[in-house]
Amino acid sequence: MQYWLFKSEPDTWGWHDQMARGDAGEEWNGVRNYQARNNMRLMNIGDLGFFYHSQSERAIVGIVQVIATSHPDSTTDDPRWDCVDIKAVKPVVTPVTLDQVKSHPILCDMPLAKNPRLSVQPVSAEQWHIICGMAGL
DNA sequence: GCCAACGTTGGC
DNA sequence: GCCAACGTTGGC
Repeated sequence: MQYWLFKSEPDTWGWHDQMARGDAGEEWNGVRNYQARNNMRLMNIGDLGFFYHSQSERAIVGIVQVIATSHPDSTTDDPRWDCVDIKAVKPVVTPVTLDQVKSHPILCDMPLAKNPRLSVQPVSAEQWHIICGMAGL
């Protein structure tokens, strides 16, 4: 079991869009960055991830689960780009903000704080449990 | 809305 | 293979 973080612009594809797909889930497509793609290639079915809203919100707002491993991205013919499918599991009780992550002694080492442009990131088990606690889960 | 940081692209 | 130019992203 590994943990991840998926970053999205809420105006383009937000948590509410993700939840609306239900258990059918949705492709996490459109990623055009090798590091993010490589992270997706490492995912297994059942892995859990945080759903993060960038831009004006800057907070972790939900939990998602990987339901299909890496496969070609249907939004491009370019064979370089793969993606996984994810489904919404549940929303957080209390969003965990970027400010909280940055000011926390352990969470401040997350890529989210250091490299906010990486759209798919790994999360350690320790970080996962800390954030779940802060999120009221 | 601006600006800095970063990643990708393309020319050499 | 290197490096400059460019486009995109995201925080503020």
